[in-house]
Amino acid sequence: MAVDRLYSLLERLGNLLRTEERAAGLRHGLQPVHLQALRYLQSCNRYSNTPAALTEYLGLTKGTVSQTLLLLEEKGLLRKEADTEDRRVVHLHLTDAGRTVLKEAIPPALFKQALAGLPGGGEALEEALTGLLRGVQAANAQRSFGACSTCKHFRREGPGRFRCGMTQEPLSREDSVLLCREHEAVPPGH
Amino acid sequence: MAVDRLYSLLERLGNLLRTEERAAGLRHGLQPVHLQALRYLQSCNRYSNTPAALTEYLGLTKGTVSQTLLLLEEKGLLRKEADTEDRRVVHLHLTDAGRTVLKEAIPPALFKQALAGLPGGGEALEEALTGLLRGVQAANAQRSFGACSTCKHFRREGPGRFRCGMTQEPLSREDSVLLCREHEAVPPGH
DNA sequence: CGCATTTAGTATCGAGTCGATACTAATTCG
DNA sequence: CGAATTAGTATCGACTCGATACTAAATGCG
Repeated sequence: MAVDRLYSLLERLGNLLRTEERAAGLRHGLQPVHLQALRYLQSCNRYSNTPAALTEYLGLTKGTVSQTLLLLEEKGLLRKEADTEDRRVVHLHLTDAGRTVLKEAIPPALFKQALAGLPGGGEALEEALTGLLRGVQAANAQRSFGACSTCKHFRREGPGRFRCGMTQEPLSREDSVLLCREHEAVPPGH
Repeated sequence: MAVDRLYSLLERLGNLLRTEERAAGLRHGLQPVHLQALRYLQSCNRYSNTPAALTEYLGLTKGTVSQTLLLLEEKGLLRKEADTEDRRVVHLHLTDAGRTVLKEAIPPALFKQALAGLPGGGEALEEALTGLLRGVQAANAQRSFGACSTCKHFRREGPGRFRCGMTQEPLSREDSVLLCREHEAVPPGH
């Protein structure tokens, strides 16, 4: 049955990818999940750099993520900052050391190589996976973490000038490509 | 960059899948890797039901897999059998209890649901993922674990009668769909 | 043949993940 | 104002995983 084959494929690719990542993080003393957390923090926007958002992104429990963050903070790869509005909330920022580690440890060389042999540079694959992820998230009542500019709250106000229709805050061109926790896809037919 | 997005997608899907699997195995006291091992043993052929083959399939070290197998044996989900030819080799067989657990714990309900919403039933996705896996394996000097009937050593001898050109053993129709450790893809253009 | 090498597998150890449970503090809701 | 919710932390135990070291069987090479 096709579903079972697909399941196996994704599972195996996930395993191999994690094994790769384990090796990549080894000389920094980092586990796969640590690199994943750092990468998320690198690519999320200022509404989404919190433990809660990361928890949902990774699909783990908040206790588990709290531990992970503790370790990354001890290693000096990230820094915590209290929110000024809501004093329960903590914002996570990569330190220079964190960014350096990411640059060194992330390039999935083996993976890039495999991708190069794919027809069309993997465009079709990306599209299909995006759809699948969306489906899994919908079935799981999870957030999508899409890029800001693809959100239904995204407003264009001029060349390089944007605004979030939800928070009313202005957004730069750089902001617009970051992942947002509050992201909601534009409904089909727009 | 497209490679980075693809990497993230696969990583996230892998995470969510593992979280699902963790929940599924919970009431049997099984971890994701245990279910993966059982599933492999269910779908591999008689040349490939060994610790070494499983080790390569999962991409772990042989020590780690040895431990996993010990646990599964203690739980009565599989049974070890010495090879009669090569006395170093052990063959792994699912017990009835093992098969029962698989039937109960595997159905990735959430996943099937997500897949149903995919255009074309995921045919395109399966093809693309297969290609990617092949690429990763090639880059890693790993075996492919394809179905027997798609191997270059597979010989048709009549309706429902086949033979492995490597071991010269006859193969049944059931054999021909199982995963083989010695699998080698038919070179393109055949 | 006979000794080195390779291969299959196991044993043991320590670092670390992860979920579960229980907790605090701040916010929101009625 | 008080109850419920939300963000986050602390602690614990079961378990994974790689590293290292080991045994036993098979193979290869002089």
